This record gives sequence, C-alpha cells and structure tokens, in this order.
Amino acid sequence: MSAPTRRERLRTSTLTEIKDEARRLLVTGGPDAISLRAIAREMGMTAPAIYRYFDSLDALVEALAGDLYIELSEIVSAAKHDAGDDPVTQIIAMARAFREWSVAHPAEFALILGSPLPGIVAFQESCDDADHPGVEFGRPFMETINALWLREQYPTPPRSLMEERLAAHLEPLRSGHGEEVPIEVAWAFLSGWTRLYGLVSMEVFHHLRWAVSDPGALFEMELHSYVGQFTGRSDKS
Amino acid sequence: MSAPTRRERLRTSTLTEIKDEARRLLVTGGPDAISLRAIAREMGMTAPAIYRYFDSLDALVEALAGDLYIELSEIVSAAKHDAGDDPVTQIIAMARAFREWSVAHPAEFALILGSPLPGIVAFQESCDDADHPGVEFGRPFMETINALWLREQYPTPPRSLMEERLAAHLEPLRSGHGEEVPIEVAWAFLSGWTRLYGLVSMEVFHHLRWAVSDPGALFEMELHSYVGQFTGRSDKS
DNA sequence: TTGCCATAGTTAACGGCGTTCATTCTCCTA
DNA sequence: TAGGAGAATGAACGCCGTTAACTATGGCAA
Repeated sequence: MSAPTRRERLRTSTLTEIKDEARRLLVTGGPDAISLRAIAREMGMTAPAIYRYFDSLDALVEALAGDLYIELSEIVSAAKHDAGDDPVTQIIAMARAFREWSVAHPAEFALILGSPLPGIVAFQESCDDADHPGVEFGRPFMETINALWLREQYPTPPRSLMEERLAAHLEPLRSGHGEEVPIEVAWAFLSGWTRLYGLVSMEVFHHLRWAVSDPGALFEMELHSYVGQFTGRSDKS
Repeated sequence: MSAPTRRERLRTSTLTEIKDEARRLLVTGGPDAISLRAIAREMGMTAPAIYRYFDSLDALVEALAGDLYIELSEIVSAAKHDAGDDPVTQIIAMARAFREWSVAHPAEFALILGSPLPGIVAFQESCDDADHPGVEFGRPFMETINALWLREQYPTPPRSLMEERLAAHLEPLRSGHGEEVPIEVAWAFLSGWTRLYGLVSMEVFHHLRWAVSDPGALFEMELHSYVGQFTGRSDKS
C-alpha cells in the first residue's frame, strides 16, 4: 500500500496544485473567478490539460468544496477537543471556532455553506449517504448536545408536541447519527445549528451591516443566550 | 407630473420586459444564467441594445435585486396587516409569509439574501442610507417586536450585559429605526431575525436535507419556540 | 411642412470562457 | 529496446460582456 510510484506522486502533486490555485482564485475573485484557463495560465499549462485531472470545472469546484468541508470539520473538532470535558464549554468553543473560520474565509464559506451554485447542486443532492461531509461536520455538535442531555434535561418544546409534529420527519438525521438519539437532542441540535448558521452567514454575507457595526458582539450575546438554555440560568434582567 | 410621453411609456415597458426576462432566466437557470445575450435573444433584440437601459449586466442584476426586495417587503407587510392586532399573531404571520415566499422563490431568495455575488456587493455596501431596502424590510418586524415590548417585557439577556457589550455597536440600527428603541427590542429583533433567516435559508439552500425530510415541520417548531419566549409559556415538557 | 437631432437599435469586433478533438511528446514497462 | 499508456498541446466551436461605429426613426422646433 505504501511506495507510490513516481507517476502517482506527480499526479497527486499536480492535483493539489490545481485545487490550491482554484482556491486562490476563489478567495481573490469570488466563485465565478475560478476558471480552468486562469488556473492553467497560473500553472504554466493550457486549459485542456486539466481535463486529465477533473471531468469538468464543476467537478473541480465540487472537489474543492469537499476539501473545505473537511478542513472546517477538523477545525471544529479540534476546538472541541481542546475545550476540556464540559459539554457547555465545548459548545462555546465549537461555535466560536466555526465563526472564526467563516469570518476569516468568507469565500470558502460561501462556496460550501452559501447559496448552492447550479454546479454544486449535485454535491448537495448526494447528502443521502451517511458519510457525507455534512453529516460528519454535524457530528461533534450532535454528540456534545447529546452528552449534555444525558447530564441534565434542558428545556425544550413539549415532548408530546415534538413527537407529534417533528418525529416523523427526522429519519434522515437519525439514520446518520443512530436511531437512539432522543427527540429533545435532535431538536436542540437543529435549533442551535440553524441559529449559529443564520448569525454567522448573515455576518459573512454582510447582511447585518445595516444594523450592527460589530457582529462579534451580537454573536457573543446570542451564544450567551443559547448556552443559557442549557445552564438553566434565568434570562430575566 | 402625469401624462408620460409616448417615448417614456415605450422605454419603461422595455425596461420592465428586460427585468422580467432576466428574472425568468434567474429562475430557470440560476444567477449565472442571466446574460444580456440570452435576454436580448428572447426579446428579439441584440445584446448591445440593452446598454441603452442598463450600464452593465451587474447594474441590471442590481436593479432586479432591488425589485425583489420590494416585492418581499410588501408581502411581509401585507401578511402583518392581514393578521389582526395581536403582535404575536403578527409575528407568526410575517415569519410564515417570509418562509413561504422564500421557499416558492428560491432563486430570487438566493439573489437578494444569499451569498453576495461579486457584482451585487456594491448593492450591499450601500446599506448605509436609512431608506435602503434592507432597513425597510426589517421595519415591520421591528415595530411589532417593539409593540410587544410595550405590552409586556419578555425575557432577554440581562440589560446590564447588553448595555455593556452590545449597545455600542447598534448605532446603524438605531439611526435607521429611531434612537429610542430599547436595547431589549433591538436584541429580540436581531435574535429573531437571524434565527428566521438561518432556518429559512438552510431550507432554501437544501442544507437541511441530510437531517430533516420536512423542513416545514421544523420551521413550525422553531416558530413555536421563538414565540413562546414572548407569551411566557413554559417550554418544559 | 420641413429639417434636425436625440433616441433606439444594428453589425462587427475583441478578449475571455468551457469543452472537444486530433495530435505530439515522454516516461514506464514488458 | 519497442510499444503503449499517460500527459500535454494547439486549433476550433459556441457561448459570454463590452465597445465602437453606424443606421434608422419618431417627435419637436422653425
């Protein structure tokens, strides 16, 4: 399994060089700036040569998106790992790591978590399989919120209501994370993830400029409010 | 001020035909499918003729985005108006109207509320002026949450904490909606809006497919949870 | 009524793009 | 050492935004 041949080494090296150049173009000029000709030009090649490595421009962008998903997942997981054993501390660390990466890499964030480009739609569609990057990315959040639930049962909407209205539509999540996840955990995870995503993506996409001059302050306030739900501390002033 | 000349009538008619065709292309083929040549082809014209009406493709897309913002704002305002006098009912109606329009018009949603395309960035930048579509869009939400606050003081993070950490960064919002808005209202508005946006945009962008088969059920559950914060009903199961 | 001119529209062209095809070169292997 | 697989090339096609020069035309003033 070791000893990659010289050809293989050259091939993977070219492959990553193409993706690196694509990312550079993404960062400097937005998603539409990623072009085979520009990549090839920058690499001292001609555009058709790239077809030896990717079936199309869309396939290249899709591969790049997969890499970025993994990069972000690893950063979030590392933040959790470095945060000690307390689930609440872990959630705070993961949320902050997610925001920091997103704000530092707006173009990358837009590619994997923004409006799906027509070419990236197929990538989204393939979310059915359990080892899709999206499921993998959500896992540490889910596990932490589950650990928290085992420790103390934080408030949620009434269980009866969730069982009646929500339970039937959670089979994709449960098939990816195990059938045994309590519905309160599923809800808390989805609720928290959508809040985190909404806040961060609005900041990254500049949809908050008209309201807030320092989105980081709003983020910390929201994080405080969200975590308060778990610590049981009253929010009354 | 009335009596537009014949020339003017023809001009505005062509202008809206161009934007209509651009929207049709947006819906059928995504943002990148909007092309001057395709629009002109469909209209029985040649592409350079469009430059009599718009300075560039970007300017056209920007104008279309402005129209869509107004369309969405009017729909949300109408929903509030039709919802009677109770602020809580109004909030529910506005949130549902927002989601329904977004789900029914994913391409339009992506254009105005998704990742900012390089060309649309200038549109976002101009959010400083108080009559920007974004401020106008947020107004009915803000007013309703304010009315609610006057009726009963719902729970928020501690006022002292918000004054210390958040107040200094809210001047853009306050300059658009009046200085007198209490910080609790500003927080409740921003918190609610980011939650609504996060949930809806994840649904529209198919970022929830891996977890939930019917995002509408999750939406109603979240709405229930968010509104519960105002009605003071306990969320314990 | 005549003449003019702003307005709307055209054609041609430039450079950039993804993609395909036929071709060439080069390195590894049998 | 001969051959074949893999890597890269150049030319071409049909898109695209944009510019420039040119033409037709409708409305208004003399």
